[in-house]
Amino acid sequence: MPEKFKKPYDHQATEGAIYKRWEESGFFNPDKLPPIEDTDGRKQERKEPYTIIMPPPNANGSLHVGHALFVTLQDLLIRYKRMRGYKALWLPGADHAGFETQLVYEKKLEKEGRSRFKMERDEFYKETLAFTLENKKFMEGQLRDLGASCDWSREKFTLDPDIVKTVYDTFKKLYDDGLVYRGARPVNWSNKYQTSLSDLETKAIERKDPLYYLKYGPFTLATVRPETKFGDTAVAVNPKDKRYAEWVGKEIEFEGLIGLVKLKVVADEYVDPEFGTGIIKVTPAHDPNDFEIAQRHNLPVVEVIDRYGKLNEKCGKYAGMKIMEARAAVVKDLQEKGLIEKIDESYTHTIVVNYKSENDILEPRIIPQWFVKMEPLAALAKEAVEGGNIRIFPDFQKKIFFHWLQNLRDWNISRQIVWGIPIPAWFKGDEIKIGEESPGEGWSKDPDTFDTWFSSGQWPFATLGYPDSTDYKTYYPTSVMETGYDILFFWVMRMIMLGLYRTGEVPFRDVYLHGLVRDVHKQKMSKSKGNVIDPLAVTKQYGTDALRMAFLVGNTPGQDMALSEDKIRAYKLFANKLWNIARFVLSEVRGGELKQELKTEFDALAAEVTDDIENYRVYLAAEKLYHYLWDRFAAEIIEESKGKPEYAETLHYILENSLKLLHPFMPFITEEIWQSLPGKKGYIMVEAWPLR
RNA sequence: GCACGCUUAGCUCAGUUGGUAGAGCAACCCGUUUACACCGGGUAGGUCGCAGGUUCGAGUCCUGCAGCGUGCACCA
Repeated sequence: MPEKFKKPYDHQATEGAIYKRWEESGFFNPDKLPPIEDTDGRKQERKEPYTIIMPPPNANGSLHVGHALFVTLQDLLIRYKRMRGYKALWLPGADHAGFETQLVYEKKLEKEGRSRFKMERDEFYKETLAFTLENKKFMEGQLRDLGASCDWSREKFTLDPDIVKTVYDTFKKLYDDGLVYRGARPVNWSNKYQTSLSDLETKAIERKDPLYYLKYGPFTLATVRPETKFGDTAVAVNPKDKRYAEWVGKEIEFEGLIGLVKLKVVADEYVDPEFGTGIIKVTPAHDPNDFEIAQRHNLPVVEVIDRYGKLNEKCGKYAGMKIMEARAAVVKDLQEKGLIEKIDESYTHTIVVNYKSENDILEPRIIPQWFVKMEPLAALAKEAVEGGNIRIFPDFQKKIFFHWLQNLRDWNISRQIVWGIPIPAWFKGDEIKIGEESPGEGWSKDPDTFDTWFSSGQWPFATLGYPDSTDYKTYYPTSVMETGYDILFFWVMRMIMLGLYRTGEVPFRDVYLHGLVRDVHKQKMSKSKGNVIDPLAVTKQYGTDALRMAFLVGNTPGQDMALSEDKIRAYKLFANKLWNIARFVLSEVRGGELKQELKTEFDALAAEVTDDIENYRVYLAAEKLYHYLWDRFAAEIIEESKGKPEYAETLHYILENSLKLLHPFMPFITEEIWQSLPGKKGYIMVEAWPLR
């Protein structure tokens, strides 16, 4: 028995070295996996491929517990399938994460007293790239610390030239098919970051704002945004509202703050006669609903707030004022003229803010952007899930998936930011051409970049080298997409849509959605609350295997989980228990016959564990192994065997096969023990699963 | 407003197809005659949110309600 078993298990001395040897073995690469042996010891060709494309972490910081959780789940599946004889490919990557990284980097600049608005585009891009690449390298080391058995030789970055080329091809095809169009439609505009955002990148929050009842000639109407009145192009009432029926189609005329106002009265179903006075002002340029009313009634769109959130030259003396400043001034002047009937101070409504920054109130603006037509793509996705070509775990997430499909609006994919993949489009007057190269004299390049999710939405087929590569032909469609439910719409949905559109096949057969990792009281982890668990620090203190078990046991799919240091510590103890089991069994000289009833019992466990993993019930499998090893094997079988040499063969059988079952869960300690067993030279990582 | 999820021991959660409740941590008591004190043995603790229903039998299925959480949503 090796000396090291005389001391408690030392994960720090073990993990780094083991990972290094795994990596050097080449077995992370499915092309280099050894043949498998069947039950009679004959060499067999590996089974079909089993593929997981890793959700590429945003290369703008360190890995957090969420990353560590997905690494654990995906690595478990990959190691399990590898042992079962599949050509297991786990393809790693990193995401440039456009807007989010730019946000992180801008904050860094801010701290240094700098601003991207005072920098050249190129300079800002280069700095962000350097920052991103540095983080990327750092995160790759962290993935190794977590035991990720991914194929580094196939690693991809979202800005790799071949990925960008695929994204361009998709854009061109969508454009040619009429599924991408340039249009002036309402978008969510961030004054702070000077870019538009997609509807998913917004959050609606409740806020209390005064509701002003303004006199508009013969009418009184309610609004929270009196400062937009210079952009009014009509007033609207409900067509069924008898109070105003006689006015419909006529024009009202009154003295406003900056001259005579003439507004048409239109009738539109949108107006709720029960709310306020049943009349609304229609300001198409600064309210998405009003824009739609304008479309229906052919009303002009008059922009009065500029890209910086300031009133423009159409606003007379209010020009140059910021929104809130202008609101105060307008209200004051209206009050002086007696044009405010009343103010409801207790009015609560929702406003739309940047999902990454609640202080950043987004303004609806009508500006030309690139949009993806969602309906035809959504139909593809719906069909794939309804027809069972894509399965979703847990099942209830399917309902959320379908519910979302009911509220579709076209997807704005252009961002006015520097950090991203440039949109390959050229403009000359009203003409548009798609391509990387200038079509010639007089054409100007679109300065915008793609929404990050437009490129990551193509990740499965782009990383595999669609359409001609051997990898694509071998590993696509992939087996399972494992990720958090929080990016079901952002990412999973878009991968399904774009994957089906581009390749005609589903990008993955199964979707496994895990929950969010929260603290012990189910609170969101955040730096300000001070409850953040750093997975890499935990790994150092308790060992990666302990962290992995803490992530797995009792973690139901689609449900948020509570993670505590106590829980992690519990599985460090389990690792040590396993270590001592091995110590005891190794001290027993082999002998005696394999006890059939104990073998039968163990084989039943192996069958259950296998079935649980196959059906994504890894939380049950982990718990069963834990209890079998501790409460049954250690507490009963080993105790019973003491002083009875004829048990030795059985103990060895159970230990060896338990190590195999446990390997995908706790890869490091199982490998370490395995290689200490007498006569074992290879890696448990590529041993055959006990059940075939 | 619509949808989804959760509600089980002090805390955080399991409980896969319905068969008289489990884990980790915490608490209490005992034990160092070795595989392991990074341990072992034991104790205590739950009308499984509420109200109905189906069933021989329900934490598990159905209906309604309540509380909490999340997603979606154009009421000025």
